[in-house]
Amino acid sequence: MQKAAADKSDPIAAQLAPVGRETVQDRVYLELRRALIGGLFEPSQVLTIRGLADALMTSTMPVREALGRLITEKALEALPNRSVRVPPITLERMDDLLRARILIEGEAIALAATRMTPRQIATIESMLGEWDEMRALKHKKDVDREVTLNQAFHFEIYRACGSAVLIPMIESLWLQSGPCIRVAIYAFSDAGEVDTAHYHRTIVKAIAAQDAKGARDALVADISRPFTFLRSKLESEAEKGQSA
Amino acid sequence: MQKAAADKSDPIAAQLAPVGRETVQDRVYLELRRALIGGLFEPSQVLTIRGLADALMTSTMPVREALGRLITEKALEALPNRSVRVPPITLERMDDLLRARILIEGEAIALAATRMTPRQIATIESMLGEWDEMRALKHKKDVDREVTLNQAFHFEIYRACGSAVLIPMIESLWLQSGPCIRVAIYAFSDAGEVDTAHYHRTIVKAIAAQDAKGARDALVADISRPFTFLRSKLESEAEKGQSA
DNA sequence: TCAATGCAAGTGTGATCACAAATCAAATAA
DNA sequence: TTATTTGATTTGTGATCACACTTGCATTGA
Repeated sequence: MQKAAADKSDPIAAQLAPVGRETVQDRVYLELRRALIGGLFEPSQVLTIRGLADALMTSTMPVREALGRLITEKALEALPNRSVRVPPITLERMDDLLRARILIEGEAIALAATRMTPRQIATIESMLGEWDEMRALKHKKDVDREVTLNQAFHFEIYRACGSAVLIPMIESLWLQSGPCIRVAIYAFSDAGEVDTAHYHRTIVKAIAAQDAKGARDALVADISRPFTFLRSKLESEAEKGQSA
Repeated sequence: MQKAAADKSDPIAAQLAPVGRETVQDRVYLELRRALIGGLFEPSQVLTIRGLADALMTSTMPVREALGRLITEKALEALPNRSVRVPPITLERMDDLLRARILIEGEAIALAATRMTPRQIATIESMLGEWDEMRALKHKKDVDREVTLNQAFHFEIYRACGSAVLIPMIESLWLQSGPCIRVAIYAFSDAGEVDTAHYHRTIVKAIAAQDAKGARDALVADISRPFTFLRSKLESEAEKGQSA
């Protein structure tokens, strides 16, 4: 019955890696994904296969497959030239993304609000403290940590909604709005992280009370904030460009 | 100014294909996509790269990239053996898919109901007639045409919702529920197409009246039907398997 | 007869190569 | 000086190869 672990190769090493070993392609894909959600790429930035292959210390093969996957998720865009780039930001696309996120993430959090266990609620409650820690040492903004913490908080909730269909869609939406979000957070200058903590606190309170509607409303307020901020920024830029 | 068409190669051929020529990879991807939405693959069926490459008269390269893209869309499943298969049907997954489709396609049709032009409404109205045509020559069911017509009707509506974010998500959902749907349609035996026409008629009526809520309700009834039918079938199979 | 071992065919993955198209830069002509 | 063209470089795409792993079957042993 222990056939899976008992191979002709070293049984100890086999136990350390019991499941299928990770492929280079997946590593590249996850790396690019993380970079996109974190907003490490600029909107409209073009990516080349060989460039990424060199940067990731691999050949072109895993990169091109990863890029293809990201293009189908609309996380990247295939130009008619066959080059690929990070999709540019437009007002219409932003509103579109926000509406979809409100719809789907709102549904997910409403489901989660009625299903989260006390243990899961304790987990997201403990995450609130990390915002205070971050505000305590108020040196220059650690945008990476903000993004990571925000992501961990939200997906800890979404994972509890119990839908294997909704969660990948939410991941796709984050992937698509990642570059915009980063731009918004930078534009926020400071005063960003304290607000985030406040909204997250409201969300946790609603979930702890099993208040699905309250949780959905709090979430909408939370994810709308960077979008509305970015929207006003884009609008001012647009009219400036028009006058020029 | 005619630099684009004036190449060193044949200018006539260049004009016949003015935009980027299609890649083999895209052809394979669209082919597999069509097959999946149409339910040409059985649930749990495993697909091999070389097998598909031979069937599609190409090398393994475009196939593996297309498979990778379909895996990220959850249209296919990567087994720990590294082989890929069509995801099997489970009750939980079906309910999950149906809920997501109601949520997203419902939103899309509600948006479309307030935005469709008379011309677009006339288009989907004309599609109703094709169901009558099909019922008129009532030889053996033409499942392929049913699926195609149903798809064309729905996406003609969704395209009018004006959301470049929602439409790909809906396509992904159809891709994931395609194999289930085909099983359900086959199980329907006959009496399937007449009902479809009836539900579509209700949808068109609501849209013509710009009744967003009515359109959403009619759509929910339409897409729920095959799922509830398949659900009862799976449940009876499950208890039969339990007794055996 | 049945289980285990070993061999062979099949399969996915990554690297490399060949080719066509696009891009960029320098050189030439007006 | 400016616009056009020519050539070299870069880039994406598809094919092929090499390797590792899995799977299936036949052989061998008890």
